[in-house]
Amino acid sequence: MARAPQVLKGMRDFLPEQMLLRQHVLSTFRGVFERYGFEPIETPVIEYLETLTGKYGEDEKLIYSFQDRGERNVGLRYDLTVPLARFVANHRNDLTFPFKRYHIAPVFRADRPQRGRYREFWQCDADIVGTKSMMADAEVVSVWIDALSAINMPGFVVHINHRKLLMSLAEVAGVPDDQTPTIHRAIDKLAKIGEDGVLKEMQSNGIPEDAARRVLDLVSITGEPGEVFDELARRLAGNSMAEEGISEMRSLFDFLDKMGADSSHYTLDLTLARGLDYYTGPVFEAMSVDANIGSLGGAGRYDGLVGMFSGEDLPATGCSLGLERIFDVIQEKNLVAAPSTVSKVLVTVFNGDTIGESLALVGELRRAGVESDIYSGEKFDLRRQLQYANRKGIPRTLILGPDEIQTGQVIVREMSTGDQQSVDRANVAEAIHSALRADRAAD
RNA sequence: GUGCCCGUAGCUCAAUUGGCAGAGCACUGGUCUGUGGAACCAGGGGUUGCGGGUUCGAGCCCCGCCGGGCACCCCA
Repeated sequence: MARAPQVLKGMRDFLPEQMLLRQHVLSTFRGVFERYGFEPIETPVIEYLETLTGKYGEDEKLIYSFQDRGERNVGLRYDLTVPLARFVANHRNDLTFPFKRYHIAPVFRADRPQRGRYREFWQCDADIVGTKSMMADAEVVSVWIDALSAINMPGFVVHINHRKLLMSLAEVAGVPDDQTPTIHRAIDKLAKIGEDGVLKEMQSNGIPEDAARRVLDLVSITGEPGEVFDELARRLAGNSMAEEGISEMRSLFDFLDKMGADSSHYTLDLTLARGLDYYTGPVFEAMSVDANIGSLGGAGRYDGLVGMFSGEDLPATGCSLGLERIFDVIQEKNLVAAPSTVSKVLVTVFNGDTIGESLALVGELRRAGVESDIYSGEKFDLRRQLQYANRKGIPRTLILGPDEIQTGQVIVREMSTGDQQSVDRANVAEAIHSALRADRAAD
């Protein structure tokens, strides 16, 4: 017994009941993406290693890599964004720009697993390639809000910052370029470790105290986004990097407002830092205060990434949701109801002599479009078959024994109540259809 | 990748200082030969995650590996 092999660290199996819930969530996301005009693509799970390297900074060490037969150096994709950039570079003559695509697929990271952190997990990405307009970024934030709302995610907020603002902070602090990430890492922890903690962290990494305080003062500005931008513009006047960032952020927030995006679901967060090297403009992170599972998704603008593959720069922006974390929250908090089985009805078998009658009935129902199971076990006691339906959550059973066959009837049993009704054999499909219509109307 | 905690039946957990591996639920069969989700009775199921070591003797102590979790790092 204990000999059964395990699955690899950080990877999981899914039972049918879980898959039905996953598929339900995925089709909800697909619906939201398509409502915004995003269209599906797929790319290979494996890429040439050199396609993946040099894009993620420090995280590069988490790429699964190996040699295939033929000794090519290859890697499992780390996200869906870099494959998209490669995809666009390969197919740019066949695409219509701005190109909007969504991509829902597994990605791999050789990270140390933890709650909400897996080595294989699914991402749900929506991106727009080929425009620098903040309209695209607003679309991305908005589609995110709609997707998370559609699955009843509680208390989620999209935090918004801008890479150019982050860069200008480092300029203001007067630290060398290679110290920039240190500052970003420190301020990103503000909510967690407080001002003193941030100051301490910066100083222990060689940032002078007065520079650290200047940075901290800037990111501590609070108020309505418009007021914060005004204040930042005053304090960072003359810094061209900051001015570009502020101006883009103003139009992003303006567009979100005009789109009617729910402002309780997005917020300006000057401390938000995103680690991936390829971000160049607005950056986003979706978090749920109620979920306690870290971020639900990360996103941002990456204007230089496609150019790394094609030579021809194509600006791009997009978002990514982590399905496993969302799925874990949904299960934990019971946010979404999905059926526990695909079957709408179970046809029972009375005994060896009536198998033919039952098979004929189930075939008829299937041709009529009803998801119908037939009990295929070797023992025919009704008890066993009702138990099977009950455990799987199949809502109705059809019973046809010698008496019913004799009189041309079928018994339709409602499993939730135990109510039974005799229906003329000829009308069974229609009776089931109308019962299903009634079920749907009741929802 | 670093540091720490954990691993006993399908699940949740017991097992004095190292001394014959157990319970509840679940499962199978029966009470019940045309009716599930209840009850009662009986039964099956384990080389204690895997491999080594110490010991007269290891579920318990030591080492390695596999898997789970927490804190870092980082991230979805």
